[in-house]
Amino acid sequence: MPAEADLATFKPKSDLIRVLLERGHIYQATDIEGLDAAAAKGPISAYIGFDATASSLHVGSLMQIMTLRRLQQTGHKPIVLMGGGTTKVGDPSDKTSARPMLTDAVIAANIEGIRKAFAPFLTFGSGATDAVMVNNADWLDRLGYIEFLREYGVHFTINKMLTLEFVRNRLDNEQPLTFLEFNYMLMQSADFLELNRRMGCTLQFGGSEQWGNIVNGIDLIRRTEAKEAFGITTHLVTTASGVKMGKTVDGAVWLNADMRSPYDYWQFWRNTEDADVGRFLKLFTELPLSEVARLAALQGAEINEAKKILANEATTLLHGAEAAETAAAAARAAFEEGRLSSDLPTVEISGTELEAGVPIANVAADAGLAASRGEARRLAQGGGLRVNDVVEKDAQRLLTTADCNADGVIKLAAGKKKIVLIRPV
RNA sequence: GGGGGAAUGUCCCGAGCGGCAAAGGGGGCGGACUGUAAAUCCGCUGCGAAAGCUUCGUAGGUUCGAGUCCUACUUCCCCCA
Repeated sequence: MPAEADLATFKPKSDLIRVLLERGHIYQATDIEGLDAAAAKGPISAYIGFDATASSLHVGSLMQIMTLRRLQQTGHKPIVLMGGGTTKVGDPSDKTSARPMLTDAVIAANIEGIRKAFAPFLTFGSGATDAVMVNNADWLDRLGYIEFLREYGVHFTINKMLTLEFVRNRLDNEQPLTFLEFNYMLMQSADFLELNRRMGCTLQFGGSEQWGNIVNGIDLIRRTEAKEAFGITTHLVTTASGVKMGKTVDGAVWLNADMRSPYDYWQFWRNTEDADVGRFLKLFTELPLSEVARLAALQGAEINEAKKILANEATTLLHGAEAAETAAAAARAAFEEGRLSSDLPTVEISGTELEAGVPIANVAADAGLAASRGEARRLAQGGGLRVNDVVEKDAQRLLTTADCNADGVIKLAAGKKKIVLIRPV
């Protein structure tokens, strides 16, 4: 199991491994030489499993998505495995306590949402290197218990399972680990075996917490099929401050546009910490490495240019060039030229109500600038609320049509970054 | 089966003599400083315009008054069997 140090000196022959190493995807790998040789010889199939615990993927999964994208770009076949079956059990690997179980209907809806998130990144189809999406419920659901035990159970020893990190954690911390959760690793190993049999899948990617699960799958394939399979784990992406990436103000940074607008998505990348710019450019864009190096080397305020490029590139990948340019233009207008752009997030308000006057707090809360009216009030008292760029400390003040500017809208801002246009209709 | 302990502000951790909208952290948000960064410092962090209303696992009870005391229930942990 080569760790980072060994990987740093490894000279890959295949495009796949070269690109993944250069771009900083790989954390650990099993038999990197063997995998590199296989990938150099011809197309291989590789998969990543995704939980169906939410109706969209968020930025935290982007590392995995980009990994599959690069796999496809270097001439191999990506398999997106939806955990329709395993989600009913719940992956305990990086959890300190059990998570709630979801119903079939919720899981099915989540899979649909996630399917959309993948569309911009991979080419799906039936060709040799086209991506496919499969659902492990297809084989796990109808697996009988006795069959499960005979087929898979015989290959796993409790002795070994007890040494896994998450198992030890639960036991050491005296947190319950249910038998159901304990079985998760067998199910995931079964997935790898099943994909190996069905479509010759020989490689599994996963986050660093998946190492144990992946290795178990490789062992299972060796024992039952006498074939070699490989595993690669990717870095857990954290910000330079050590925070797990993808959580911000309003929670997770979702990929689906209806849950997180392209404008917000652009802003998310624009606000990257200085120290992360180079790493993120490598991971989440397709700019040449020489260009990445140049941008990452910018100092002081100049690095803001690199952040804009990062935001443009990342937004283009997900939402397309047009959406990215619109978001960039709106930001440029609002932050650099101090003028308004109709591309800023806009919230409509009843014209007749505005005629009569509406407390600012109500409008701010309804527009999503604050979670409640009380919060909007406190925001105003703290000097964080501005109406048409003028600080407004009295959140009870009535907003009327007189506050509309020449374009007939009211600019409402919470802090420096959250700007909303209020448009009477 | 027996015995002991735990559940607190719908983000997390966590104090809490019967007068508590409830200490303190973390996180988050806002302000200052900057570069829409980080670090640092300051403020805010249940709902409500207010009167007031609703919070401490659930349901009852004692009390002028209960997170705090009593009873039952639920869930979790530990020890014994």
